[in-house]
Amino acid sequence: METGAISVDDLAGPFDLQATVESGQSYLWSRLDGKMYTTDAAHGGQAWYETVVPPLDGVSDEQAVVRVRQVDDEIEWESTTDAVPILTHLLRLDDDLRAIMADTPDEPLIDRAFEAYSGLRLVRDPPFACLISFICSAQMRVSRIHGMQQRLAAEYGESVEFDGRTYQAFPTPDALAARTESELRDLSLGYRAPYVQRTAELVADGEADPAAARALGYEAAREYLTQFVGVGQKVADCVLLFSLGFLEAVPLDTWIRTAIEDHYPDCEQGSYDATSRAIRERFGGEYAGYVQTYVFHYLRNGGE
DNA sequence: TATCCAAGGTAAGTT
DNA sequence: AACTTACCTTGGATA
Repeated sequence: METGAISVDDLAGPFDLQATVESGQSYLWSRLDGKMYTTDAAHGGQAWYETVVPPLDGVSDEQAVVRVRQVDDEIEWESTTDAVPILTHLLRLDDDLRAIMADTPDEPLIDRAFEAYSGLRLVRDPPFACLISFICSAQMRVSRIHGMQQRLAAEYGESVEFDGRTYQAFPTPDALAARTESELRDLSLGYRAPYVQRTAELVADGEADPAAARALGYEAAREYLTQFVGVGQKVADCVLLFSLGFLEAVPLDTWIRTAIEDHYPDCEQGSYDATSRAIRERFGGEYAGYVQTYVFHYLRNGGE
């Protein structure tokens, strides 16, 4: 086992591990005390989180198990390998969050959200797992989306040994493509089961690859992702923002639509496309997705 | 204890 | 192209 620590002082701007990992962007981490999403008590606390990471383009050649916690300004980690480049990638520790916040429109709702969850960063989830997670997210509560991903890994993920325990990686496209709708329904995926199976099949057969959207412009990339089954514009935006690094993407979910209704009524333009353009502009353009994530997390936790 | 409701939407069928 | 409707499941609210 390798261990180490990253100091928040060495980052450009603040960092809050719990806010980042439990803000409904990524469903691929689990908290060792099992209290994911159940309490805000560990805010600023010291819970350990862990995940199995597939090889990442330009970052790591092999699968790794990573465990991490934050104690004040120290980000402590334990892993099968050097976790610094992996954590930097997954948790966007390379973002200049100070500059991003400074670039953000000066408005009451946005200011309150940034203040409440200072240190919340976007994530870079592995593309396939992110795609499947957000297909599962339709009409579903955050804690249950997480449970679905846990069950998929437990049932169909490859086993990895680390620190005397057995972990399960997120299933490969092949592994999910080989399942039947009925098997996936047994994991309580509901009507999402065939979407997951058919999307996995598209990826496994090489007909399409979510990571390929990186090469396209924002709106073309969003259109590209909607070819996957169960992926409309909202889920496509989530994959662009939480995996593929399109920081201007603003997923129009129920919370953001409420925010538009209550705080930015002139941005409601009827269609997803037009409303998306309006709110992206209102949220500052280039980093609009950062603003979206703060506002989403803030409203979901009871802010107004 | 029983019933109802809504949850980070999408696909398929109508107008 | 815009508008309706069906869709699995279940924790939490309401009666």
